Amino acid sequence: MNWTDERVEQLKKLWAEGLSASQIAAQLGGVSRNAVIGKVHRLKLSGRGKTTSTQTRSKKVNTTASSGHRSGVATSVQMTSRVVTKSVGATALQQEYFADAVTQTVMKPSTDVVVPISRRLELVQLSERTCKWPMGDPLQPDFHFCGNDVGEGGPYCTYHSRLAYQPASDRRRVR
DNA sequence: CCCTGATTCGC
DNA sequence: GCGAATCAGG
Repeated sequence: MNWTDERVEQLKKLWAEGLSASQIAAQLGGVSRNAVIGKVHRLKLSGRGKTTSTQTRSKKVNTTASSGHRSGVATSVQMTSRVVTKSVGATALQQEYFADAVTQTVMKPSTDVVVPISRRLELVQLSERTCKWPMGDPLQPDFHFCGNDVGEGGPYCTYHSRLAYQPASDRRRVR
């Protein structure tokens, strides 16, 4: 695979949005993260503005869910995440993660659930240490995997190992 | 161990 | 120019 104008353009865009080299590589397909980094350097766009150090591990966020008035449904959820808190595009991404978390809470209302936020990994980014819980509908373009740390070496993280998978289409309106 | 970007250097 | 291997680091 070679660097067509199209691919270079997408590389620039994704890099500017703050995605990591491996994420970009997975999205472009056909290239390794090294290839991406190499290209980034050759294009001389390494300095990504103010790239806050990545790898924010276990960042806690307290949020009040505005939905789910019904009894039993937790209205306050503490979420744990390894999600990166970078500059620009990251804010929007975090909101997406939150949306996922809320959906999960609704589908399985229980008190004081610690909801892991999706790292939105592509299939090729999964390893033995990443949660393989599918997020979204497999038929949709934004389908991805949880990607958080797996608990006791299982295929899913501690949260998802307690759930049974259902396609997103069946998950909707549990209320 | 997981991951990150940076650099080198043979191709 | 390309990218695998390697390095340094969180």
